[in-house]
Formats: sequence, C-alpha cells, structure tokens
Amino acid sequence: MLNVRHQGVLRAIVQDYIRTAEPVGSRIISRKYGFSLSPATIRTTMADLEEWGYVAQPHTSAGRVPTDKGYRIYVDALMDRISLTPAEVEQIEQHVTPSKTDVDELLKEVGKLLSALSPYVAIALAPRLTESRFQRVEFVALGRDRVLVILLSDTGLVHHKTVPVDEPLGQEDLERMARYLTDLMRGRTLAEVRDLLVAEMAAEKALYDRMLTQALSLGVKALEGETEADVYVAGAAQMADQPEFADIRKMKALFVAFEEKSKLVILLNECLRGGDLRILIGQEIALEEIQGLSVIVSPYRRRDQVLGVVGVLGPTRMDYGRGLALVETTANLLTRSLTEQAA
Amino acid sequence: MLNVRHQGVLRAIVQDYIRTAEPVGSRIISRKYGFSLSPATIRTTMADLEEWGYVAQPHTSAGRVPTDKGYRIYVDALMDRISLTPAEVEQIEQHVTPSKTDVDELLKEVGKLLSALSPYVAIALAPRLTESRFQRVEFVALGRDRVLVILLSDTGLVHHKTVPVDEPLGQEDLERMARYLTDLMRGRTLAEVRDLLVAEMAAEKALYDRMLTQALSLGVKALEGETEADVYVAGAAQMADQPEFADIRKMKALFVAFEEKSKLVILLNECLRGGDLRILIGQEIALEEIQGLSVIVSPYRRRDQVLGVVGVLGPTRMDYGRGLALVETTANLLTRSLTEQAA
DNA sequence: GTTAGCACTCTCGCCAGGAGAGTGCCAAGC
DNA sequence: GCTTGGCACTCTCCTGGCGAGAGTGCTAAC
Repeated sequence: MLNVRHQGVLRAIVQDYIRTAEPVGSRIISRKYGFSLSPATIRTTMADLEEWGYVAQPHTSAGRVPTDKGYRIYVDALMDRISLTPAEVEQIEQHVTPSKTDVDELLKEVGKLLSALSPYVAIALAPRLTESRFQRVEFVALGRDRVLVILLSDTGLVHHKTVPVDEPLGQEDLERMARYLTDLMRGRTLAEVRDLLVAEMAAEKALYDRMLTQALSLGVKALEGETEADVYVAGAAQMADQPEFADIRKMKALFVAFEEKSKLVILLNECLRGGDLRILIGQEIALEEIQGLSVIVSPYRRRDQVLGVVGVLGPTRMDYGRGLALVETTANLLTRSLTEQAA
Repeated sequence: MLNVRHQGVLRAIVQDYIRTAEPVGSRIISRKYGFSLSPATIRTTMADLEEWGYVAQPHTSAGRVPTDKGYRIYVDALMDRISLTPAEVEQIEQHVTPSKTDVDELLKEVGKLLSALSPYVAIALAPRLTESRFQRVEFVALGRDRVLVILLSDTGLVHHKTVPVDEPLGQEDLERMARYLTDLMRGRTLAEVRDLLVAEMAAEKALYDRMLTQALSLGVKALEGETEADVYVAGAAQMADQPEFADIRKMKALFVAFEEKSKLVILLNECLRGGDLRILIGQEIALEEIQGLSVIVSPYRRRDQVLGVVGVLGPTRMDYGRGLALVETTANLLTRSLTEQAA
C-alpha cells in the first residue's frame, strides 16, 4: 500500500524529526529532501500517511511527527544501514579487550563506551547467576561464627556471601565440605542447584553425618535471595539533554525506573529470549514506567552460549541507524573478547 | 552581636523557608511565630540580619532567604534537636540487623532507609579496601590461564579479581602460594601490602623459587587499579521534587556528579577524617559539581575502627533537625550491628 | 524603642495582538 | 488525472501592557 513516494516522504519525515525534534512540514520535505514536487503535493501524501497511522500532528496547524508505527516501518524497511568510522571501531576494540578479565568490568566498560559514543543511555544485563552452570564452591572461615561462601560459575561469574554458622568450623572441615558440594553440583545451573540442595536436605534430614547437612545448609543460605540479575546503567544523565525530557516529571519517572532496576531486568530478559539483535519502539516496551522510549539491544555470547544483553535506551526519536551500528559492533566485539578469553 | 530577637527572627526565617521554599516576609514572622512585634519592627531586625550576611533578598521587594552563613548559625546554635519516633527507630533497627552479614548489603539497606525516611539523597562510603587490614588471600584456578584471587580484609570486605597467568598452575601450587602470601601480609593494610609486594618483587628478582615470584606477581595484579572506593547513592530521583531543582540543567549537573562517583568519594573521604558527625552547608562543600547542597554525614564503626560514612545530601534548604536525627540514629545502629557481628 | 502609614519596587498572571508556520481545499494547468 | 499555486483558516508563540499582590524602606508619631 505504501508506494515509493509514500516511503520517501515517510523516510524524510522520520530523518528530519530525528535530527531536529520539531514537527516536519511539507515545505521542508519538498525543499531539502530533493523531491521535485511542490509542498502541496507532499501535503496530500502526508495526509495519506496520517490516515494510515504512520505520522501524527501535534495540533491542527503543525507539521507531522512519526508515530511508533512510523518508526517501526522506518526501521524495518526504510532506514539506511550505516557503519561506524574505523576510529570508533578501534576505540571500542581498545576498551573491550580480553585482558579485562571479569565480565562485570567488561560490562562497565561497554556501558561507558556506548553512552560516550551516543547521546543515549547504555544498559547491560550481566550473566544471570541462576542460569550459569555451577563450577565449584569454596568455603573460607571468617572468625568463629561466619563462613565466606564463594561460588564460581563457568561463565566466569564469581558470587560471594558471608553466611553465619551455629558452631565453629575448622578450615579442614570446610575444605571437605567444599569438595563434597562441588562434586554434587558441578555442571548444573544454579537454579537446579538450589532445588537440589533443598531436596537433599529434606531427604537427609536425619543424616548421621552432621558435616554434610551443614554443607548443604551453607549452600542453601548462600543462594538465598540472589535471583536478582545485575543491570548496568550508564549515561543516564544525558537524557536530560533530550527535548522530550525537558519536563522534570518525565525525567524523574525515568530515573525512578533506572534506580529500581527490577523493571529493567524484566525488559532485558525479554530481549534475551530472541537471541538476536532487537529493536523495541515506544509502546512495544510493555512497561508503564518507560514511556516514549525505544531500546536497541543485542545479546552477547561466550562461544555459543548467550550470557546477557547490551544496548542503548533513548527517546523513540533516536537515531536508529547509528544506534544499531553501535550496539551491533559493541556486542560482537564483546562476544569476541569473551570467547577468546575462554579459549 | 546577635541579640535574642535577632536569633528568634533568624530561626523563624530559616524554619519557614525550609518548610515553604518561599522567601519569608516580615508579616509572616510577626503573625505566625508568636513575636508580639509588628511587621515594621521585624523589618528593622531583618535589615540588620541582611547587613550581617545571614539572610538575603532575591530581589528588592521580596522576603528574605537564609544564606549559607545563616544556615550555619542556625545549625550550630538555633536549631532544636529532635528525635525520631519510636516507630521509625524500630524500622531502622529491623533493617539494620547483624544478620545481614556483608557490609555492602548493610550499606545498600541503609541507603534505602535513609532515602525512604527523608526526601533527600542517601549516600554511603563503603570501607576502603586500601585502608583495611589484610587478613588472608585465596587462589582458585580458573581454566588453564586464569586465577581467581580473593582478598579478605578484617573489615569483612571481600575483594576478588581474575588475573591472567602465563602458565598453568595446579591447585596445590596455588594453595602453597596463598599460604606464603597470607603469612607475608597478614595484619598490614592493603596499601602497605601493595608497596611491600612491589618491593619484594624487586628484591627477589632473581629468586630461584619461581613459585614465590609468581605468587607476588599475582598479588600485585589483583591490587592494581583498585584504589577507588565504593560509594552508594540511593533516592537520587527524589531531588526532582525539590523546587530548587526544577531547572533541568541543575538536575542534570547533579546526576552527572552522582554518576561519576569519584567526586563524591573526595567529599566523603573529607568527612571521614573528622571521625565525628558533620554537617557541610552549601559552599562549605568544595566541589564545583555540587552547588546549593548540604550534607549531613556520620562515620560508622566496627568497635573503635572507623570504616566509612553514611549520610544524606539535600538542598541547603533541607530539614537539618530531622536529617541530623536520622543520620545519627542510622549510623549508631549500623555501628552497633557491625560491632555485634564481630563479637 | 515601637508602630502605623505611605510611596515605591518587583514579580506574576492575564490578555490582546501580531507574526509565523503549516494545513486543507479548490480550481486551473500540463 | 496528477500536480500546483492561491487562499482562507488554525494554532502556537512571542511581546507588551496592565493590574493585583506582596514586601520593602522610610518617616513621623506615639
């Protein structure tokens, strides 16, 4: 239904609006975008686009503004794919190197990069502990009545927690317990481990070997209340420069959402499922707290295992072409980095 | 030089301004604050206060607003000390319990509490790794070419970092290395440890025992670039409700400062030195990034050792009485909690 | 020393008017 | 039949003027 002219006009409206944040009039399109058509003709085309829901008017005598639907078709069909400059690619490469060994350090770096290279907010979801495969456990005695439990996953994630114990445990006991637990758990996801531990404990309630029950109990305690995944947010303050957030209340709503990260986790987990780069526009983000925003996210991997996602969050009026290039490049380099590290 | 009347009027101005955020006129003071004096008399008193720099006028025909100097004398001499309600104290007690074993968990909890119980931003400085006394080190082999180094300090802080190694190391080697390093370092601060490690390495450059040099090198690498202390910020979005931050640019400047935490570290370290509760008002905070704000901070301890500080950050027009009570109570309960934990 | 009165100043909200931008529609032209 | 110039209309935004309101400093009287 959209003929070539419709497409051209819509593309021009979206591009101009992304650049200026001002409603786009027929005159601008006719002049700047190389259509050899008069404003009047453009107007009829724009009227069509409006009727079909691709653009809207803020008020009767204003220019047109793209709707979510308009952005969607722009992203899917009309947008030019652009590349980063070699300098930018190199900058990303330099900061995302296998020498940074901890995943969380790498993600922090990626967050800084994405927010520095774009005026948008960088977001990243760290590998989820509960989905990682368990590799080993270590216990370290701390004073008389506390034990430091260290859990290592094959994704390179390290999780530690101090856990109170009823009676003093020697380091040798602890090491035996650690070996026992490690054997029991190796190769399972932590979610499975948690269930298994609870089951084991129920089964061996009257276990003669007091040490084993203690080991199990320590494991359970260390995993308690640790479902929450880690989200990194960087460059949030930059959103204040976007005209759509000139209103302080919108700004506040946004920051509340950033502070209470659980909502972002829901969003990013959603994105994780696809296993591929995703763009969600405006209402496609099904979170009340986040209105008028779009995200571009891409998963990152170690070898073939998807660990998490990185991306940018900006106003729906964001530069999708650049955002896409940025997120894609970054995610790929991150994947490369993590994969080389594991080799 | 300030007589009783001057003091009363200044107190009234500060209190009213804190409540309403509007310049305070002579009429309000005369009526609401129980002076049996006419507005005209109050005006002469206010003219004195202005001459001495305790209050200022936004423009010729507006009421008075306290200056930093005015707030200072209010806090030092004029303010009523108030207490929290028993319910509030209990709420804090319930959340700050010795059962939360990790210092960072406790600090997060404290941050949530302080920002929930006040309309201000909660800030906390975690125990500084470099100032903590070193307790032990653990090495864990990760794959062939990486080792997880875990440093434990007597403040209950756990620091871990994965470090690349040139050649594979067996777990037994690692354990011997860990024992060697632990013996070498126990009881020193990590800052000392870092210097010592570098010195040892230089001295034993041609050391026959390859293992020891490797142990030292691992230790050095784990401490590299880790001077940065951890700052917790909570409730930052609440600042959007303060009328002084209605301007989006001020809001942005504030959030940039929050995001780049190094500045906050400087501020909080400054506060740490005093070893006692401190209130800094407006310009007394010597950071360009932070303008028009005051902080109330108190150190928290384990036994007699100061670990860090907690506090609130708000507009200079903040409720100092309540802020003081809140920070004092919280810091004391946190100290109690940490001390009991160590017992 | 205190107070009432008064002239003065400054802000703020309201309203009217004009400029500017953009539209939809229509009739004429290619 | 598509395209276009012309035109009337609408809506926003800026500006200036005006009055209300709040608060001040000064002065003279108590």
